[in-house]
Amino acid sequence: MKSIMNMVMDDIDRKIIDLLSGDARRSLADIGAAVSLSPSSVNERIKKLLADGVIKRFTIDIDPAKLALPVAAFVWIALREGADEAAFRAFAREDRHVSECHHVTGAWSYLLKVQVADLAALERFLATLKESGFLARSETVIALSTVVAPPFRVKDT
Amino acid sequence: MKSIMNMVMDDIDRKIIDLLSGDARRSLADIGAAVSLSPSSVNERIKKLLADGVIKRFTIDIDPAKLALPVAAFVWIALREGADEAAFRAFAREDRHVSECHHVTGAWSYLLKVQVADLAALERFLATLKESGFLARSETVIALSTVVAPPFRVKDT
DNA sequence: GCTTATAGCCAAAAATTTTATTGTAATATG
DNA sequence: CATATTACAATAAAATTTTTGGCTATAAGC
Repeated sequence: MKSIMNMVMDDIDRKIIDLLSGDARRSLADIGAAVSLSPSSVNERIKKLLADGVIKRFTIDIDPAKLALPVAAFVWIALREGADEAAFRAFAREDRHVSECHHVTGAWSYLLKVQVADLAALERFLATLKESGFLARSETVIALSTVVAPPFRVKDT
Repeated sequence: MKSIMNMVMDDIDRKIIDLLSGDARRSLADIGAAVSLSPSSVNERIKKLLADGVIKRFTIDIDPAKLALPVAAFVWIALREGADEAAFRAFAREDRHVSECHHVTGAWSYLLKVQVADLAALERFLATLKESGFLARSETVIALSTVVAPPFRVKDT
């Protein structure tokens, strides 16, 4: 028996990931033709990539502007002395405006990316954040335009 | 005749988007059951959402760490006086490490997010960036851990 | 007001795709 | 050397997607 699962990825797996990244609805036969494998084998590989967590999920990439969330902003956060960091993280995970939250090096402790309807909504979000009592200080930077956008998807409910 | 296409989205469309965000492989019948529509109608709505650009693509969400890209960093950029901004944007679009690039308000002009294999790769990326001659100054912040991650997918080639 | 066009929906048929089953060959394990 | 295990593939079965045609309600044109 083996203690940990065999998790070696090869070039075919990488190619499959490339293809699915571009269009996750390609058929197994299509992908198979591109990587010289039968549909069954491609299916097995995709299942394995899912089981191993390499592919986290099949999803859609949405245009946030078309979903009435055209404004992206980055918020630097310095947590207040003795703030409940776990609670802050839970807040970030649950608030639907927060599309990213990173614990970072440097002068600030966290960096949030938020996606909102307009500046009024951004202001309300910042007010909520301040009222929540986690912050010592914060600084907000607005994205005027986006040259390279990450995929966007609505948060799970 | 109408000059622009009818592009009104209703609650059913939003619900479909929610469902597909969570799992883009749900069947039309499944989704139909959830929104009280026939599979055909769901299909027609998804087609329309694609045609209207609300759904940009069907894709997969990958774990960058499992793809050997465990390090995320943010790079603030101040462009050099008279730098070719279009060329800089083209660079950001084409470089495979750059997962986000935003033109931003505040003291810096651009914010990049990069996803790399390790600190050595980050250093090489920053060297490339400096050699490219766009920059006046830059500042790099590393993500120690990520609480809320955006979907990640490999860049088109 | 009447006719015509359009949008949204649905059922059913047709086409395609996915999934499950089974078998084989190659590789690794004890 | 015998035995698992892994990767692959062909086939059949099941499920899904796509297409077709038709229906109704609303909007637009005359």
